[in-house]
Amino acid sequence: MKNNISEYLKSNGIKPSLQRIKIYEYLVKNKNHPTVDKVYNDLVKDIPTLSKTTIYNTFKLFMEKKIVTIITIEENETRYDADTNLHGHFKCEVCGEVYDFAIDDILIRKDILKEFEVDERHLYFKGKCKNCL
Amino acid sequence: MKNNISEYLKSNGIKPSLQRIKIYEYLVKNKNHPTVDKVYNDLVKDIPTLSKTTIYNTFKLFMEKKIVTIITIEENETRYDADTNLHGHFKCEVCGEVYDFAIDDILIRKDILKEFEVDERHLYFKGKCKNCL
DNA sequence: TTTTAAATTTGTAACGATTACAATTCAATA
DNA sequence: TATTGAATTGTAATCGTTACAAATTTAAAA
Ligand SMILES: [Mn+2]
Ligand SMILES: [Mn+2]
Ligand SMILES: [Zn+2]
Ligand SMILES: [Zn+2]
Repeated sequence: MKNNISEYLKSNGIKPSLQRIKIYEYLVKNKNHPTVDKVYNDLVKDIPTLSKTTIYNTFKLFMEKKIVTIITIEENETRYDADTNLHGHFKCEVCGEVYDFAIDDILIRKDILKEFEVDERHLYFKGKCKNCL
Repeated sequence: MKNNISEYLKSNGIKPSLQRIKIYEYLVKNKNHPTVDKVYNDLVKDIPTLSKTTIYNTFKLFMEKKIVTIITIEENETRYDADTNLHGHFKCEVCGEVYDFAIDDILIRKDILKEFEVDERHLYFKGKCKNCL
């Protein structure tokens, strides 16, 4: 697993330091779209010298290399996702969980695509999850 | 126009003070999804005593009454929109403009709707606009 | 191996948007 | 006019993020 991640980072032009491996590994294993704070508080148990700045730096690098995507649903809470395929996010306004959901298609008028060159597509819903209903 | 707005606010349970009328009017006239800062800097010319806190308070109230929606594309820039109908936003990463676009439909698997009670739907794209290509 | 340079990590301070809060002003009513 | 509550305002506090320089690690050169 760790070797896989190391190779994966290398193949994306990222030098696989211990911190980078652990951070990416964390994101792959924890599919609940954690914040920087969550990642830090969990990983600092493993790496006591870890700095929050390193996590910010690392996510910035991962974003540039396009191996993670950023999720901005609430203005004060930035989350990260190792799944870079197009999919939707559902945030429960009761428990705060952010779930994935599959998108079959987004139907927009074709003339719009002539006006814009689309690089990223983001979609999120808000409401109540099954547990909280 | 101003009378229309006053009536509209009243019909949504909002007492139409001068500040509230001007802020809502600004949002209706300026469909470029302004930030609090933009609204403040433009309106303070009309209302020299205006406070930025008032704009925050007012947008919070408008959100509660559901006559404006919040747009969170970038984590550090919150924008507001008087158009509460479902539509997409396109942010140009070159010029920073945020454009509207029409959505015909979002195709998702029906079983997802059994898991979640959806209150809000948000969709935004990023890329380059025609002017910047 | 030692030396040197570059890359990475770290800690602290600064920043900026938003919020909390108390004081002031305004508007409605008696 | 006096009273009361709502709305507005200014200031301070908060908190996530960024800037920056020092320390550490890694890799290459001598
Ligand atoms: Mn996801
Ligand atoms: Mn819009
Ligand atoms: Zn829930
Ligand atoms: Zn543009």
